[in-house]
Amino acid sequence: MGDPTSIVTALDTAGYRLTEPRRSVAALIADQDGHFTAAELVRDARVRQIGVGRATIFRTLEVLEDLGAVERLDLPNGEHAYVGCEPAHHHHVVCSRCGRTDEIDDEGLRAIVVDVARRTGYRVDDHRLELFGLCPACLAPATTAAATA
Amino acid sequence: MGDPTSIVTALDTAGYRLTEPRRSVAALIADQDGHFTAAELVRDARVRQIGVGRATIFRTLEVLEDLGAVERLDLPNGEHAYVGCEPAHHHHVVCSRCGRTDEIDDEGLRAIVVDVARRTGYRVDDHRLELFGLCPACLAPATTAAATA
DNA sequence: CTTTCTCCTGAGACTCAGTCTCACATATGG
DNA sequence: CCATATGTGAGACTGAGTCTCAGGAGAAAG
Repeated sequence: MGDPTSIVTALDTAGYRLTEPRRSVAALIADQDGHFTAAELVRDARVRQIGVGRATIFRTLEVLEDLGAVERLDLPNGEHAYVGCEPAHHHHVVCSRCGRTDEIDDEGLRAIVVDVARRTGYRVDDHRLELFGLCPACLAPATTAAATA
Repeated sequence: MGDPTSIVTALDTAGYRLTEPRRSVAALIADQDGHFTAAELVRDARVRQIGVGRATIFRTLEVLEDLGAVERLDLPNGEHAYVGCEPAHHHHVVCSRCGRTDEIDDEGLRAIVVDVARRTGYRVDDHRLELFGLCPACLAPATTAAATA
């Protein structure tokens, strides 16, 4: 059970109204492990009998993405997922098995961006970096199994 | 008007049948400037009176993506676009205005991936890097306008 | 506490991408 | 030329995400 406070605070300081449905969505997000999709929040809300409309969930996610309280990932299979995150850091490693995500800083990447801009002549305004693989927890049994096999 | 040969050849050497609809899709792709969506190919096909079904366009794109003859991008707005590209290179700079894309090599990125793997304990299997901005051509008038203003 | 005004919400229709099915067509090897 | 696996088209279907609009509820002021 995570803590929805930071999300609620983010909404508050940005001047958004702290409504009941928004608090509910914040709570739903705080309870997610790893990444989650809008559809998963909708399902969770229904299961837990939390009365919050589908449209509201989409709208709230949109607002939270603008605020940087949540980031949208494009999974390799084309799904759009979200991760709760600190504003500022903007890249993630994603576990393909359990969905866990960790933030990574972009030191080093900045240099690449500058270098690409110089070589191609583009002005680079934005970038996206996503790494996919297996997290340490999912990796452990895999290695064991491989060793056994 | 681009050259669909490389796409057709890719299909052939991979053992796929060279059917009329597939040649048509290859031609449609070769004629695209910058990135394009499945929907755009469908529209172009209709405009140019090329009889190729919607399902076939999606299926062919899927095959071509597997072959690496085309790569799928996730644009910032959530759209799925494609770019024709050489197999092997796997990252792009995308112009937000005209859709032009250029390939970039990932030297430097490899080091980042290794570094992240070491620090987080993940085994990183796959990664995606996309840069967005303005290409030199779109940049020129913008700078001029800015200077004038 | 009440008012008031604006912002937010929910239901459900709607749009659009992408997938699936299945009868029919056709490229290819022999 | 034939046989057959592979590919195709039409259109139904699914599911994500958006939009509309009447009604509801925060927040600030009185």
